[in-house]
Amino acid sequence: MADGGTGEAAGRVTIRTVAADAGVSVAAVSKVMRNAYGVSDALRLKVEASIEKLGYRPSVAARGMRGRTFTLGVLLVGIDNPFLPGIYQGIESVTEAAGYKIMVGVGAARTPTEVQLIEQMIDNRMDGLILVATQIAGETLEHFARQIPIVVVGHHEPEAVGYDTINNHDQNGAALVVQAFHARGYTDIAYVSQSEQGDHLADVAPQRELGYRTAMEKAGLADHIRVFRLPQIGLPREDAMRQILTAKDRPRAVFCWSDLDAIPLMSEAYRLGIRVPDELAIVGYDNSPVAALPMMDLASVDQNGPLLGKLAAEALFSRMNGRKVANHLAIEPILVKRGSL
Amino acid sequence: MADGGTGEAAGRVTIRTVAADAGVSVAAVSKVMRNAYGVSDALRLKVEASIEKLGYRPSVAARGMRGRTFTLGVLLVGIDNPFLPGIYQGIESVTEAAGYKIMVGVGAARTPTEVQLIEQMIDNRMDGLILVATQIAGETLEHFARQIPIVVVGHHEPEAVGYDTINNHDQNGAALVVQAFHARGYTDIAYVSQSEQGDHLADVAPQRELGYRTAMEKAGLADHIRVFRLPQIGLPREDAMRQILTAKDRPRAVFCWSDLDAIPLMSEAYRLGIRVPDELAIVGYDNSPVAALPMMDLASVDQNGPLLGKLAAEALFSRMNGRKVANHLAIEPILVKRGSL
DNA sequence: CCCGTTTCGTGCACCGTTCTACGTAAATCA
DNA sequence: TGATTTACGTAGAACGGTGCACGAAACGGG
Repeated sequence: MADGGTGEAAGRVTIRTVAADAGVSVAAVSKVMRNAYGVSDALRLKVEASIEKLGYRPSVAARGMRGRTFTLGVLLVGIDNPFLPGIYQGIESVTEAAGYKIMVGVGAARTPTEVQLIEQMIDNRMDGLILVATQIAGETLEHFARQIPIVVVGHHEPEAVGYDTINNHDQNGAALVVQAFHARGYTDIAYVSQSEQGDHLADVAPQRELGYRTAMEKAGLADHIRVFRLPQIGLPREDAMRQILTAKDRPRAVFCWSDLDAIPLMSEAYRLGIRVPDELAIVGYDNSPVAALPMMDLASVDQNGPLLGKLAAEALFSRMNGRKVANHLAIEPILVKRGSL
Repeated sequence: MADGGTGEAAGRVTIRTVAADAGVSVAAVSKVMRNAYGVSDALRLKVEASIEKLGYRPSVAARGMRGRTFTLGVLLVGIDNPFLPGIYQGIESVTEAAGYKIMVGVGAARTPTEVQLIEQMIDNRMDGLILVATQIAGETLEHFARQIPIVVVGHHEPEAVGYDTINNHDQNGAALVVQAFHARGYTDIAYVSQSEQGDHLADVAPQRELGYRTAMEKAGLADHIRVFRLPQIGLPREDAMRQILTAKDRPRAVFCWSDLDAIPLMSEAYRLGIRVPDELAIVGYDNSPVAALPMMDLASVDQNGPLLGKLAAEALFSRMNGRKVANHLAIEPILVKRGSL
């Protein structure tokens, strides 16, 4: 039946199989696949029939050696970060409509791993890259950006020339929190950040810290500025948290750089019998689903992940289409007020 | 630094660039890369020096056209499922040590998407595939398994001949829950599952249901067997939950097929002022981090994701090394008892 | 009716690897 | 020393596509 013709043995159906079956040249099949110029309806029909019949799928690997792969790489910091799903979904909504596929790399928040994954994606001939919350230095990014179109999400590099950045305005997000605290009459407002280990100012935590400091000053609370730093996620952190919570001069309100820290902190407070918000007000960042649970009821800044993802994908496409000048977008986050505030 | 050397103008440094730089043949460089037989120390040193100097990295795409890519594909159901991180980490621990890279596909729990992703991975010439909690039918899997080594996690297909399956023993996990409930004196124990929409018996939810039913019968509670089905995740489900919780014959204890449902259900109970566990005992599955939060304190079955991942990766490697006979493993889950029980 | 344009289809040279087959020089054996 | 073996290195044909350059046919205007 199908592949009877040439009596070839087993194996994969390649472009040649299709060409033989349809009685046309290999180039013709290629043209149809890419719907390139110069294909008559008759030819197209013949070829499409054969493709259908044989179930032909072009090899991405082979295709990538000369043309495009129609595959984009998305590099994620990890897999359990609450703000990733929204962004991913936003990206996907755009790329799917454009007929592009996505391959994901999971970076585990370690720079060398992330670099390897980027190289891996370049070596796999992806057509473009979206890096989400990468920790890689701007200089390194410029280096990679010379090899492949890149858009970065969740990493502030407003001077970058070789790639685009899409962010929520982290400084404004922090300011929202300070203002909301202040409006409720709190003055002793602290910021809880992750360890500075390997931090760049480009990362979101320092940006939020900057926004916090600026807003505190603007509110006339400059002398109440206090910053606590927790050990990296993965290390034991209960001690550090307990220290913050049991100190005599415990702050009246804390703004956590991420729900990733706000939630454990809130849990620790609960365990210690500290009432939220009567004794301690807490606000996080990323508006993760857990924060929205009624038992948590944690106020949090929402950065609209789906929109970020959508904008990132669109920026990537426009860059892939030849735009050379860098785009740097910042969208406005909103504060989702809940009982912890 | 690295790529300064020759100050070459154009593109990428390929195997030819290296060969020219080292003054040897292309084949020689290839041999060094694959550390194949028949390379003198002198040659190897020369070539390695050039590789280092030029910062050469072989193209995975090109390599894939003839040899191996040293890349594995991992297909995940989604990105926000609490039991994925553990599994992924387990996989990674094995593959990283073996020098293999991972590319992830995110399936969104829709069969056509998943099929496309698998094809995509085959087309990208991955060396093997691990499918986590796929919904694809066994028959289709056998079809793909003829093209590429496959290991499936979180999907029961004990009769499969072309691929391996690695699972926790979902039926036993369910039995643990029923026994624990019963030991506390509860008899009116219900099971809450997801919609049967597109379900196979191979999926975990029906397996857990089976385990639940069997254990209920064994405990002499056959006439207390009750199964509720919630709408798919993504659809509005509050109504359905409220219906369960406010019914006159509300069960005394519920076992949820996943924390993904147990947590919202518990939240809804909280909102309705139903005390857990005094009025309603709840146990979930997957022991997600949220369940462990002191405010939630949700008992849950732990299936040891890291171990599952590790076993899956090991099975895949042994299969890639030529094993033909299928392996089907089931590890024993444990019940993590917490306040909700 | 002739000749310049289009339109359509094909041949073929890539892309960056792997890997088989082969040539040659050195080492071993009888 | 001549005949084998062994070790090393290389040419060149894949692999499965893309896309340029080209030729043939169809078209159309003067």
